[in-house]
Amino acid sequence: MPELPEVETTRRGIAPHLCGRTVTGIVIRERRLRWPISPELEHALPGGVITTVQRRAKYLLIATDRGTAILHLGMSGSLRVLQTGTPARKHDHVDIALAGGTCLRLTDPRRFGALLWTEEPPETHMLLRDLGPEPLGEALTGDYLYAASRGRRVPVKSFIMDGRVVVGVGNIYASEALFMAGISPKRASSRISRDRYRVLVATIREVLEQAIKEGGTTLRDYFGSQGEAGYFRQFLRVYGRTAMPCLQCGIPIRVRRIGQRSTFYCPGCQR
DNA sequence: AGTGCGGCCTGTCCGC
DNA sequence: TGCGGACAGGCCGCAC
Repeated sequence: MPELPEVETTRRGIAPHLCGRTVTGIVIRERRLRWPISPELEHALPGGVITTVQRRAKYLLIATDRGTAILHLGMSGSLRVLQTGTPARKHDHVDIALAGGTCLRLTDPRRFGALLWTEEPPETHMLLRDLGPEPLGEALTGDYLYAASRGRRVPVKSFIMDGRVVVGVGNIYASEALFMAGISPKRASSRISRDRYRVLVATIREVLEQAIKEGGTTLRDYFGSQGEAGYFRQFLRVYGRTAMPCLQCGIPIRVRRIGQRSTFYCPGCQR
């Protein structure tokens, strides 16, 4: 479920409830996420004081005075801040109890998410080490994408969804940004001009920023840290609009699979 | 080295 | 109403 805007919305929702708090305990009901939750995390976290809640790509980094929890929501994960003792339901895998009577609860039906522990700087962790620039940071420019795409034959949609190229552009927002830029998702990465990559960077930023402003996209079961829905769905231009008229030209929106993922585009507006 | 695919899981929806 | 199959917002790890 969560793409970058959903993860950022979650981060902003939980950070004020976590920062400065002492972890008083942890309850693990299901250890088998994408990787098993380590006993180290279980032992190290209680007693720690949370200092910051940051995001790198779609990973949430919950830093304490003794190490960092690296959390990924996968396809179906979500976090809620609740009163301690709120009854757990199916798929409520982890509770991190905090001083003051609240807890952070991780729910993840498909268990594609992850909760890892590191005592090294998190950016050196295997999962984070080779990640590309943040889409909303200064390092992502049209010139950078142009340079990175030389010799790449993959479709541009797969290219911008490759975390080593740029992070945080998931399946929904890749379709949206390419539509806004007028670029066909099938086009080979190496066959796009510098100028068009500059436009693409602008539309990637625009769509992600707007989605964050609207609290993310709720398709099925995404809800924020207080249980609220995201409102970006109503702004989607092509995603999920198969056979509906293009908002710009009226031609029916098409769907096809690119790199195993459903891809929505307008055959008239995107070249 | 770059590319494409299988796999991890559960839930939902659609057609029969 | 039940059942099988396809599909779902991510991403690692492997084979070619």
